[in-house]
Amino acid sequence: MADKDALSMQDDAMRDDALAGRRASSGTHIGFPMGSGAGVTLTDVARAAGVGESTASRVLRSHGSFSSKTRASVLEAAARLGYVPNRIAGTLASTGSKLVGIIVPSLANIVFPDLLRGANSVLGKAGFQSVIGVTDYDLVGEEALISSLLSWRPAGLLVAGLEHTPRADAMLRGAGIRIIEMLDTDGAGIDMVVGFSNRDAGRAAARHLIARGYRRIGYVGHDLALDLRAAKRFEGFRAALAEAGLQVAGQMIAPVPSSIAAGREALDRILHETPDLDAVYFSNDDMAIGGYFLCLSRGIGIPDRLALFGHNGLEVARCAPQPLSTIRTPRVEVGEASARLISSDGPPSIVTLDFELIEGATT
Amino acid sequence: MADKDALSMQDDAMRDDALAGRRASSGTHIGFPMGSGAGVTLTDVARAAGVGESTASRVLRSHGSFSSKTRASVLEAAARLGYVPNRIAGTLASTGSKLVGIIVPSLANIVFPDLLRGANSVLGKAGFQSVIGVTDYDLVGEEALISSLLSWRPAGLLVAGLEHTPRADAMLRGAGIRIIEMLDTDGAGIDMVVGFSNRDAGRAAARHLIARGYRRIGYVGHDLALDLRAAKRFEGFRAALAEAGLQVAGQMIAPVPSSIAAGREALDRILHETPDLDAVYFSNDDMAIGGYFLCLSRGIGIPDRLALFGHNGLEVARCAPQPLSTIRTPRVEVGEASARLISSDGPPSIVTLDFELIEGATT
DNA sequence: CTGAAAGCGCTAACAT
DNA sequence: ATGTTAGCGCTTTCAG
Repeated sequence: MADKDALSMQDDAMRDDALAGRRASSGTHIGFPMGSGAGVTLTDVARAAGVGESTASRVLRSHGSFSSKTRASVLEAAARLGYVPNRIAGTLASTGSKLVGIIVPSLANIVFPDLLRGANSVLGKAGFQSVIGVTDYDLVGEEALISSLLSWRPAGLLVAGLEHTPRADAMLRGAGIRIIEMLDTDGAGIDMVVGFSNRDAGRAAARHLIARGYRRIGYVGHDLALDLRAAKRFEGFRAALAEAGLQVAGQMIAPVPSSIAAGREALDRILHETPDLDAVYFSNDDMAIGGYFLCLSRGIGIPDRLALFGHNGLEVARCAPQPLSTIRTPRVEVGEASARLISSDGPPSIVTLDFELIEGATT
Repeated sequence: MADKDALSMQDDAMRDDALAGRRASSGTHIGFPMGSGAGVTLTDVARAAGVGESTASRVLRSHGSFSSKTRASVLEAAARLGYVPNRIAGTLASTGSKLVGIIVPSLANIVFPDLLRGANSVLGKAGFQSVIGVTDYDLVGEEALISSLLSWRPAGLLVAGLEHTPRADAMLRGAGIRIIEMLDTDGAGIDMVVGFSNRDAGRAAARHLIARGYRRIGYVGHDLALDLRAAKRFEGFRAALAEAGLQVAGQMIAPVPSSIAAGREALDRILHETPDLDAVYFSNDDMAIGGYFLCLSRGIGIPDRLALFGHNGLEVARCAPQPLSTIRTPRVEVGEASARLISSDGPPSIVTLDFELIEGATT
């Protein structure tokens, strides 16, 4: 690979002017074309600056003491040679790495990019790099990812959800680093837990619908075997209905990941099966927006003929002509708070961030 | 850090049963609690299996030759000790790493998670880990990220866009690794380029509107100084209008990132300033959906009174009661194709993936 | 304030 | 088929 790259890079170098001042090379590294700063090592910089390696290292990390004179010459040499530190070597030599692993089930649902966004912004400011892994909602895949990420010796690991395979659980416990489980507080955590109770969110949704006077309430969801948090919401939802002497008047579960199209189709089907529903609780806003679009298309009056309730508080739900009644979840905040915990000491703990019920125009 | 972690992990170990079989420790590594597999090294495994380090290494990577007998004992020892390979050390010792850097401007717009998703799925299958960086549409931030990612000695770098600061450009050229610039083919690339022409997409949108008979065409966009690709679309759009002897009949540019709310508000304002528009081209689907929602709220007839055209082909746009006329961009495919190029040899080249104009119900 | 030297854990020749 | 031996590039004592 290196040689091939060198080849293609040489082409690039030909049409390049910006490199003029950086042609120096250590000469001890084959496989890199002239003009590449990638082969320059700390030793090269130290030599060029006429100082020892350790001094150069101290200067470059502004750690320890050195004269401003040496400082200048080291910095100059580094700049002139186009030195790029090798954090792989640095990490191996020192104790801890500046890598943080983040594992999410999916990137197709904006919820997880939001989570990543929050985490990454805080991590970046603290000098960490995020290494991501996507499980596709597969716990076995998660196990493989955990082991793979752990092999990079990250400073910590952020994982969505509390459920893991036994082996994954053991690896996380034995890793010797901070583990943050996110977005769910309904269950036991391994180390730190940051999120909210999905069960409570489902409960809140049910209570809201009941308070509004709805009694023939249906549920439209997506694959619950995969999305465990959606399953917990549904569970809380049914529990609250039961407390009010009610039960789900009909349900339709699309055996696919959540999507607008799936929500639209599932609502269509449940309305065929159970035409007299007066309200529907959706597994999330994507599904709910699909339902909303169906109602718009069919001229089904909202909320008089049918009420809709979602989950997440996505922008599209809040900006719709009739803002969707839903629950805003603190996704970005969970990411941020989780990232902050990476560098914390202290015992395992649970951080609960509140969700907020949004009374839209669809209930 | 390590000590604090060790401390908190000890708490965990206490409430842990799954680790029972993995309590062995090398004993040579302080800072890790008993029961942690994180301190076990290849040396430990080799010793426990009664073989040399290199033999253990060969077995664990199934590379080279060894008897099935040694294989078994090494694997057994590794499993028993809870060995987790240290890829940091492995990377330093071998030539190339299995990390790939991916730099995107944002995670707030689903376009980039889509890109990441495509790239990550291909990279994962090839044994690579994605290290991500988010620039927040800031070229200087991108420069910092590039240098930071390069310090992890990635096998390659995927970057969104062709525009970089001079220093960033120089670093990319000198990196000696495969550089893939994504989502834009309107300009010169550094190494590999994978994407489509945003200028052509803008052109196609204009031609479509003209062919449909619209003549008073406005533009509603978001911060173009930041979103260079949206700017190129607008440029192509105006060029095509000009070729037809037309020009933009009004424009409204929200000085913020694109969003549904921004699109809604911007359309509202442009309709005040220029009430006689018969069509509007939006900088992307998020903005366009905002416009669509405004029309729905206001009872503005679509497409008779006003036609709407977006860009990206998001699900929400395609599933709306009136599917939005837009251009579907191959975001996931760009990510996939880009990831495949990481391991390719061959000279710098450009891969163009086609976009597709979707004739919805809003034009 | 600075330099020399000893590794970090692993891979990759090179022997055997 | 397996063991021995150098490093990879950097950080970190430990002397001076």
